[in-house]
Amino acid sequence: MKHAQGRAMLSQSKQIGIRQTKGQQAVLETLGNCEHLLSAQEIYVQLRATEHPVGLATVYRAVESLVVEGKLQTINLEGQAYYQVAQGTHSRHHLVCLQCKKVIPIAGCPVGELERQLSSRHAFAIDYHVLDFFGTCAQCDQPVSED
Amino acid sequence: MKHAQGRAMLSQSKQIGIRQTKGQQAVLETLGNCEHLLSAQEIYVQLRATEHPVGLATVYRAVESLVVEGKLQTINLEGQAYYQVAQGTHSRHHLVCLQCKKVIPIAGCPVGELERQLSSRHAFAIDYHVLDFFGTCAQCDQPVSED
DNA sequence: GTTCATGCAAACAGTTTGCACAATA
DNA sequence: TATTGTGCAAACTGTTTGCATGAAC
Repeated sequence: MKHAQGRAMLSQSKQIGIRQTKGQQAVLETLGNCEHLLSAQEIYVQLRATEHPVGLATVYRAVESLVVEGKLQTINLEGQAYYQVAQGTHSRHHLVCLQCKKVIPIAGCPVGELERQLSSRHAFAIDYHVLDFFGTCAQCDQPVSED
Repeated sequence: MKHAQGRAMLSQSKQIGIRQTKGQQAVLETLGNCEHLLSAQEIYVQLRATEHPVGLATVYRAVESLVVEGKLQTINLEGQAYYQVAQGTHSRHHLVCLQCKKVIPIAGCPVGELERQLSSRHAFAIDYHVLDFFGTCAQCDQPVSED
């Protein structure tokens, strides 16, 4: 696989010929209407059911551009990429329900100070960090009565 | 892909017929001699050069078992799984050099308290969390004189 | 008319699996 | 000998890419 989810660089050059791509719009809409993570394939399936269906390849291309532009965030879950609309500035942290894939963003960054410490202690130039909590949300944890 | 890196369950049943698998030994040795992350394929390549080469499938199987047994840890880097020997109890956090893939374990867990807070605030049963810092280590950051 | 997004299908790459064989208890 | 690990190759699956086509400037 030649994924490079998260690489920047095109951002500027892409601005030149922007054409309000319908693919990106559709993807953003789909993810906007959804409070949990979606993989590219899931986005594709959802879009197929709408009035403006797009191909899988288009979904992948749209998603890539959107991530580069900072409008989407990627979360890698067990080897597969999931996407969600980026929440503001840095909010890179989440509570992720492993069952329904719902994502609850965590406000702020609780490890900024730690990052600084680590950076200087280990002479390590930290580009970014990943902090996500995985488990089961309240809804999914609900004891099912039909047993 | 049907990866399920990290799932437990086989652990017990596997104990039954254990036979000191040469594959697992080899993989553990390779990772032990290496201070950075290795993907399954990289482990495979390294092992091919030794006196006890093993097949790719075996590497995957060994790695899976070892993760289940808690002897290895998985780190997902841009869609690919990388492995390292597990450092003791919980040390699930790392500084990862994106260039040489070296991993510096971070002592302790700086987000335990946060996890408790989040768990109760959001009524979320947190199973585990991922906290890793990515960047460039001191060595790789060294200005190269030959320019 | 030129440019760029799209769709399709083929190509890729990482991973898993089935099966025959080998090795260990 | 029975059991389980191993190797090989084929199958799978998520992702990328090339190319022809269509839409937007």
